Amino acid sequence: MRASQFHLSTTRETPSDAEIASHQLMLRGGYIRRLGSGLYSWMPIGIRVLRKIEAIVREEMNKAGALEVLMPSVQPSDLWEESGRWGKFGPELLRLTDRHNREFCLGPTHEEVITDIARRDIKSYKQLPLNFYQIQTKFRDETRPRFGVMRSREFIMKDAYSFNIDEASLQHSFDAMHKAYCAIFDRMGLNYRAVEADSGSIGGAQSREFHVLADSGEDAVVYATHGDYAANIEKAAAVCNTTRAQATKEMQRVDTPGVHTIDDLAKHLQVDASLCLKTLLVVGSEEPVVALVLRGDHQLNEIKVEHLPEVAEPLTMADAEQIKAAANCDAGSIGPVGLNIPVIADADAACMSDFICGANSNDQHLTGVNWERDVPQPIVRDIRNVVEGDANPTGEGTLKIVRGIEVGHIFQLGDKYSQAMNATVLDENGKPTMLMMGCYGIGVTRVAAAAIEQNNDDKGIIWPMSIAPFEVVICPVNMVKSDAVKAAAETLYQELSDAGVDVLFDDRPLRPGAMFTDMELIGIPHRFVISDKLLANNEVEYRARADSESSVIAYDQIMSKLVSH
RNA sequence: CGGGGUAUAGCGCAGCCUGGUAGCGCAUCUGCUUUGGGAGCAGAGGGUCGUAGGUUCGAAUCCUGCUACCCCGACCA
Repeated sequence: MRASQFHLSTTRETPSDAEIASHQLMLRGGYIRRLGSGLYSWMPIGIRVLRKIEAIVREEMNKAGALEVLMPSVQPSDLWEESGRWGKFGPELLRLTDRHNREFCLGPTHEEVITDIARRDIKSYKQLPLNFYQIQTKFRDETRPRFGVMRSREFIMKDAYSFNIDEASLQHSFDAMHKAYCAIFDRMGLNYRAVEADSGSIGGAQSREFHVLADSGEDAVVYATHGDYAANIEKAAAVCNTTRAQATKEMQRVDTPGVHTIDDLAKHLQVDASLCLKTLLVVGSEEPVVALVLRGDHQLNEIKVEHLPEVAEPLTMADAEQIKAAANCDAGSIGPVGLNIPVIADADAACMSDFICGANSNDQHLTGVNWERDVPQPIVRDIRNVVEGDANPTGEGTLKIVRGIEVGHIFQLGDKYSQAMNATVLDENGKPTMLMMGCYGIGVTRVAAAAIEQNNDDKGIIWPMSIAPFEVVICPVNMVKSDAVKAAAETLYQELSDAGVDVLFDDRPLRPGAMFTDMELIGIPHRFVISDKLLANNEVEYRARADSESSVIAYDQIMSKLVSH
């Protein structure tokens, strides 16, 4: 491609509404343009990146035996009524009405449509297993779109759905997708982790998220220093390897006027927050309220709590009235001693001795409290977020926490949708049996942003080769003045094009500085500079975008230079 | 949905407090010079000041409503 025939539209200034690197650089590099909140147009250079990402995804999906389909983005409401999600989904589902007053939605996902296809088309176990995928535009009316295409409302997603006769076959399809996803993200040159994840309200046996590691990531990803344990913090198991120490102090009541938080308490008594006990009251499933108990320096994991049978779903904190009724005090002074409701404690909280907690009396706390002696042994459950340094739940080592951008999610749906929508096939005995399903997504547009988050510097983007809009750029110096430079650049352009290299020839009449700055901003991985001075020795200058130094190489070394990278 | 903020040329901003014919930098266009790290000079074009109403002789500026967008939080199969 000749730059003069292309549309490059770069800006020096950073748009004021862009916060993170990928958003700023995509705008400055002319990759995307904003149309409305969470709505972006992809410009010519941007779509080249998307197409490369899609091509890799297609190849690996096809290789894994998945079959491409394309489903409508507008979906009739009756399918969603069938699955029960028309009522459940909430305002994130953008609903529309057509001229006949029939209701539709813009598809945020396609389980309903694909299940409808499957129940019409798949009759026999002999047709299984099957895996259908599509690359489609989705719409989710996010409460707060942000970070450009990272969390936009309209986005492109690859979604695949496997259909299996039983769980063993489903596990097979799941494993194949896991492998395919690793191949995809490997080929994109991304630093990522596959982690255990909560499967959300959708349920299912297994769930893995693929996270690109980047400081700006919205998720916290946990991994073990030894072994291969890795999980989303929503899911990561908190274990306690210590045992409870002997009680050494007597329980005492102390006045703590105006103390309502663990921070206040720790400061007031001049102790570490880890010696305090935090008690939270939430609405129970059978009891009106239940108490959740954590070490003062730990944080409640709402997702884990919501899964507890004792706790009402969705998770609801007790209101002031309920707290008064259960603990006879206000929030900020609650403690387990004397509470007449179920007490669920985190393992670490249950290991504490001589601890400090609320006295269930305003402006008073108890010190030197001990389980069993002063308060009955609580129910022990995992209800907290792990913290850095926690023990690895699967063995040796400790846990580390990094930020991640979720770019893929695979999980086993089981028969949730086939059950709801009556999708059955005949098994070997001629008996109808529910289809087992798996669901596998990759955020195509988000991958582009994630790749930039992970690969950029103060000059701009540094694309991994496999998803760069162009692989190589030719920068001729002062081509308008030099026929020799022009001829050499044209020849090199021709040779690289003929060799199948995705090359951009910057034939714009720009000064070298402006040209280099542009190309560094848009992030082309390889650059060859041609000038009269170099040509005299039959040389060109080469520089990889990721390198800080350039080198002068012989003209006939160009191809081998590209191959070696 | 709660809290905060912004809206003036394609982008970044000033002007508003204290009302009086809309300005700067970058970008764009023309010409000349320049050409290895965002060139210089000369000239030019481009704005219903988000929108509707009000106050006033006069509103970008003061007042009210509305809308859009951004940030923090809640939310996110």
